[in-house]
Amino acid sequence: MKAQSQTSDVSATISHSETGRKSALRAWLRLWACVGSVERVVRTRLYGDHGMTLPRFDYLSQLYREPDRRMNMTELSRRLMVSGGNVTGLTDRLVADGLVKREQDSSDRRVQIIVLTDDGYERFIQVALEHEKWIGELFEDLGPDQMRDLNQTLGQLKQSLEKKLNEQQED
Amino acid sequence: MKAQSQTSDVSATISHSETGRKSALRAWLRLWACVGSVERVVRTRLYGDHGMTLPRFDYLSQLYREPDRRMNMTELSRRLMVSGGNVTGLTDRLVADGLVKREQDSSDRRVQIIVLTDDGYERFIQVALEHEKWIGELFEDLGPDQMRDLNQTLGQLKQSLEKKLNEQQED
DNA sequence: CCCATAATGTTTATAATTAAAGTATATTGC
DNA sequence: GCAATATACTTTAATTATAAACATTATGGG
Repeated sequence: MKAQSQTSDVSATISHSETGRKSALRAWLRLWACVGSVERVVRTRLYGDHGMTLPRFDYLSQLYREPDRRMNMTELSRRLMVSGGNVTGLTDRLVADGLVKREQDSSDRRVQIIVLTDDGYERFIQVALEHEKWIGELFEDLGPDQMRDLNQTLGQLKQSLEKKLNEQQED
Repeated sequence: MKAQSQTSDVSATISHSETGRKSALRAWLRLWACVGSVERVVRTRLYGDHGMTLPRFDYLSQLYREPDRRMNMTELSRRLMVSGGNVTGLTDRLVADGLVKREQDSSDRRVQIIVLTDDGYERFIQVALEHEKWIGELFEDLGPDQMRDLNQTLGQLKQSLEKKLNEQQED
C-alpha cells in the first residue's frame, strides 16, 4: 500500500468519489424526471376523467390502505411527506366534499382522527382501479427482471433514505 | 398448448398481468417515496443554508446547463414539467431578485428569452456544488453496480415515458 | 393578401404547499 | 403537583402550482 505512488492513490480516490457523485446526480435527475412524467399523466387523467386532484387522491389512498381506514393528522403528514399545515387544508376540503370526516381521539384531546366516509371509500375505489391501470401501462416497457431489480433497488434506497432522515432529525 | 387445461392458461394470464400491475404499482410508490424524501431534504437545506427555494433552484439549473445559459419560456415549462403560468410567476420573482433577465427574440415577437445573469450564475454555482454533495450523500448506500443498473433502467423508463407522453399528446 | 389555425406567453381564479408562529393539550423531571 | 418541554394541530403570509381563458404574433392554405 505505502509502496504505491501517492498520486495514483489520490487520483483514484478523487476519481471514484467524483464518478460516484456524478452517477448519483444522474440517478437523481432521472428519478425526478420519471416521477414528474408519471405525475403529469396521472394528474391530468385524475382531473379530466374523475374531477379529482392528485394530492387528494394520495391522501385518500393513505386512508384506504389502513385496515380501519382511519389515521391521525400527524401520521398522514408523515406518510404524504408534506407539512402539517398542508394536511389541515387538504382535510378541510375533503371534509367539505364529504369524502372524509374528523373524529376526536378518546384519550388525547389534541388528536384528530380522519376517517374515510362510505362515499369517500366508493369514490376512491372507482378511481384507484383506473389509476392502477394507468401505472401498469406507463411501466409496461420494463421487463419483468428489470422491474424486479428496480423494485429491489428502490426498496433499498427508500430504507436508506428513511434511515438518514431519522438520523438527521435527531441532530 | 390446447391439451392444457383452460383454467391453468387463464389463471397464468391473469396472474402474470396482475403481478405486472402490482409490481408496477409498487415500483411507482417506491419511486414516489424516494423522490419525496430527497426533495424534502434538498428543499430544507436549500432554504435553510442558502435562502433559496427548490423551484427556483430547478429553474436556474435548467438555464445553467445551456451552453449560452438562455432558454425561452415554453422550453423551460417543458423541462421543468410545470405549467406555463407557473413559469411566468417564477420568472417574475427571479427577475425581481436579479438572478435572470428577460430578452426579446429578434425573429419572433411572441418569444421571451430568459437569460441567467452574472449574479444568477455565481449564486447558482455556489448552491449547486453543495447540492451535488447532498445528493451524493443521500445515494451513498447504493453500490456502484446497483447505481449503474439503476441509471440504466431509469434511463430506459424515462425514454419510454417521454415516448408515451408524445404519443398521447397527438391523440 | 386574408383567414383559419397554431404557438407563445400572461392573466385569473383557485388549490396546494411551505416555514414559522400560535394554541391547546400531554408528558416528564423535579 | 408544577414548571418546562414536547406533541398535535391550526393559522398566517408568502410562494408554488394548475387549468382555463385570454391577447398577441406566426404560419399556411386558399
